[in-house]
Amino acid sequence: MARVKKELDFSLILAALSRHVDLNAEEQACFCAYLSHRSLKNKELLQREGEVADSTFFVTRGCLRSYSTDEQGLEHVVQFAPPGWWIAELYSVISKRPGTTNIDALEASEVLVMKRSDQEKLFIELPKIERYFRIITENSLVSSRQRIIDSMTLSALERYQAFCKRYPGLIFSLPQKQIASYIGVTPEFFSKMKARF
Amino acid sequence: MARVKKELDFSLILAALSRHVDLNAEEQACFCAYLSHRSLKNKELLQREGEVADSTFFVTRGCLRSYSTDEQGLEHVVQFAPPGWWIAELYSVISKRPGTTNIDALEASEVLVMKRSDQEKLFIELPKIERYFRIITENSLVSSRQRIIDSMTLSALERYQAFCKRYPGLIFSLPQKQIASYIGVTPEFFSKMKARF
DNA sequence: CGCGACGTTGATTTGCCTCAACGATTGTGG
DNA sequence: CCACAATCGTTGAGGCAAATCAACGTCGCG
Repeated sequence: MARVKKELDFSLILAALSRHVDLNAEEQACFCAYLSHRSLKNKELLQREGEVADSTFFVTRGCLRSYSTDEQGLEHVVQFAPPGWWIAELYSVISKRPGTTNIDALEASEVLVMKRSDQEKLFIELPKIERYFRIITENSLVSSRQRIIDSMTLSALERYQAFCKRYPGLIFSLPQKQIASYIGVTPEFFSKMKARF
Repeated sequence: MARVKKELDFSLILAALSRHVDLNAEEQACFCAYLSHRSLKNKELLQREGEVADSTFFVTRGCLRSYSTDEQGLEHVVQFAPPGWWIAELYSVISKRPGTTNIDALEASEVLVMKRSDQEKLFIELPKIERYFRIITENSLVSSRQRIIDSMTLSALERYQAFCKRYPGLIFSLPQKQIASYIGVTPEFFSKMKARF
């Protein structure tokens, strides 16, 4: 069977862009020209701790996560990225130094890849793209700060409830272990907590 | 004694800008024209939970903090802002909804005030300003994510050491209570922890 | 001076972790 | 298609880091 290069599906990413900036057809084409595509198998690693990251990823299918590993080998989930979400090792992308977190696929997934060097060209060529990223970065910062507050003020059960609100739909498709890791408890405690309702 | 309008001192904020973007004298003047000034007494509240915030603040003297209050009335510090730092109730500024955190002064302080509506005008007039805020927002997001990781992987003592690295200089000028609140422990435990070295 | 905020110390409690054992489910190679 | 391993979720016993509550000394300040 001949290998046929598929048309990339930009509909999801263009819809995401249009929520914050208006691009005409030409600008959309310009933006998409910088994207490439990558398929990931379940558990496939997209970014390994210690390596320099040069790309940001937009998930179109499946689900990714970023996580850090502590000195005991335990994993701690920083972010989940279902379709329509961006994910990156931003520290490494910005600083061009080795990253401290990993990104992998929790199931078979597909992503669009934007290299930082291309992103920076786009920032100059199309200021609306810089605006788009400025806005979604602001929104991410708000979420991230809220999670810090939650970790200081909420019990494990309340953090679980907050998780259910932030990622509705993920609750049933993710292993409990991953959810436990995100809210910052052990799988054992998470299980007992659920049993107590 | 006659009240004399002081010349505002923009040197600190222009230095901060120049670390990320190059502005000529005219652009600098354009940027500064949108800034106003405000002096704060010790403990003065700049942003109250429940009110809609419309401005972002750049600290030129003193020290501010943002914090949230839980249902038991305990305060949890989200951020400290010594001179040279920006601080805002970003959630409220972006969404134009009532904020969930407070901002106040930990000592007599001075800030430059940038209204969101003016900031948005600047984003259009001077794309370099949008670039500047895009960059510092990215950096804030990286710091914020690192703090989440720290809260999940580090002990209280290690978080204190991380704090000392992030805010060197603040260690000696802040009440212990504030530091304890930032790293997420009670003042009592913080005191015992230090005693154990 | 006297009050209130701060820091310290001790006794006790608690939320969550660790370790271990054991079914249930998944997936994979023969 | 089955056998077996690996991963996942559950449950229990015991332990520890940090919270809570309370008492007390100190300092800065109105």
